[in-house]
Amino acid sequence: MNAVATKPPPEKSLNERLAHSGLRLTPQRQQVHEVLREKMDHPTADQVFMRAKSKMPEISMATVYNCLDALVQCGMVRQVTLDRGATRFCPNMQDHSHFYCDACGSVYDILQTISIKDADIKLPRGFRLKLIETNLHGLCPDCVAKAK
Amino acid sequence: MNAVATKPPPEKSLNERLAHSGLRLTPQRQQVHEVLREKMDHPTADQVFMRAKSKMPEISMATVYNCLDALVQCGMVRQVTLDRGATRFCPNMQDHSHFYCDACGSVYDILQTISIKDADIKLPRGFRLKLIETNLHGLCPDCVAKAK
DNA sequence: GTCAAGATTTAGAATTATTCTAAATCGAGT
DNA sequence: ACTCGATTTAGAATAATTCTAAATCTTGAC
Repeated sequence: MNAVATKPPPEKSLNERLAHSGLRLTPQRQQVHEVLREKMDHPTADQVFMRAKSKMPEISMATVYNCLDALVQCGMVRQVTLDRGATRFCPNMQDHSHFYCDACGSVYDILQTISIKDADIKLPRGFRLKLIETNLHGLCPDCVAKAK
Repeated sequence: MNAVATKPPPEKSLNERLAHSGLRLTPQRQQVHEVLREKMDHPTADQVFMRAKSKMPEISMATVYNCLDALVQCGMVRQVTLDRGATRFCPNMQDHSHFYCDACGSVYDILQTISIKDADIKLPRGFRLKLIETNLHGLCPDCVAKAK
C-alpha cells in the first residue's frame, strides 16, 4: 500500500450525493448501488433484493425499497418507469402524449407527439422500432399556482 | 321514429373493432367504454370499476379488467403507461432513454434523448414542463430474429 | 469517551393491484 | 330448442409495495 492518492474511491460520489440530500452512506445503500452497477439489466426491486442478499444475507426487502428510494432521491438511480401504482386508461385514440403532474398525480392529454421520423433515433443494429411513447412531466396549472 | 339513417350509432365503431379482433360486443364492454369516454381523466381500473358499478351494479372487478384488456386489444383504449408489473431501476444517470422489447420484456439503454428544446412541445397555458421521458417500443435483435 | 436524538434496518403484517379459477350464464349458429 | 365457445362472476391467489414497531447504528453535544 502507498499513501499516494490513487483512484478516487467510487463511493465518494455516492456519499456526496447522499449527504447532499441529507441521507447517510450505509453498507446497505452501497450494496444496492453496487448491485445495480454490476449488471445493468434494469432489475426489479425483487431482483435487486435477491442479488444483494447473496452478498449480504441479512438484508431485507423493506431495506431494498428504502435504499432504492434513497438512491433515486439523491440522483444516483433512475426509476425506469416514473410511475409506481395502478395503471391508468385512456379512451382517446388520437395520436397524443400525456402530461403527468408530479405534484398531484393527475394526467392530461397533450395533442402533440414526436413521430418516429422526427425523432431521428439511431438504434443499434437489429432493433425494430415500432412506437415512441412520450411522457411529459412537470406541474399542472393548479399546482404551479399553489407552488407560490 | 323514422327509418332514415340519422347519426351512426356510436356503438357501431366499437362493435366493428371488437369484431375485427374476434371479440363480442357485450353490455359490460359497452359500459366500460362509456365510463371511460364520460370522464376522460385517465382513471385506474378500480375507478372504472366503481363508476361502472354505479350504472351496472352486478359488474365485477375481474370483468372490468377483462373489458379493459379487450378494449385495449381492439384499439379502442390505451394504457397510459404501457407497463404493467414491477418497477425497474437503472443506475445510468447519463441522459438516455429506454427501449422496451414488447416480445420478451427486456429493457435497453439508448444513448439518445429528445430534449425539451428539440421537442418544441406546445403546452396549454399554465403548465410547467420539467422533463420529457421517451420510451421506445419494438423488438430487440433476439426477438426480431425469432420472429421469422 | 458517553449519551441522547434521530436515522436506518429489520421481520413481518397490511395493503394495493392484478391475475387466476371454476362454475354459471349468455348468445350465435344450427 | 340445443350445443359450443365466449363471457361474466365471486372469490381465492399472487405479486408489488408500503407500513409498523422494535432493535440497532451514527452523529453530534457534552
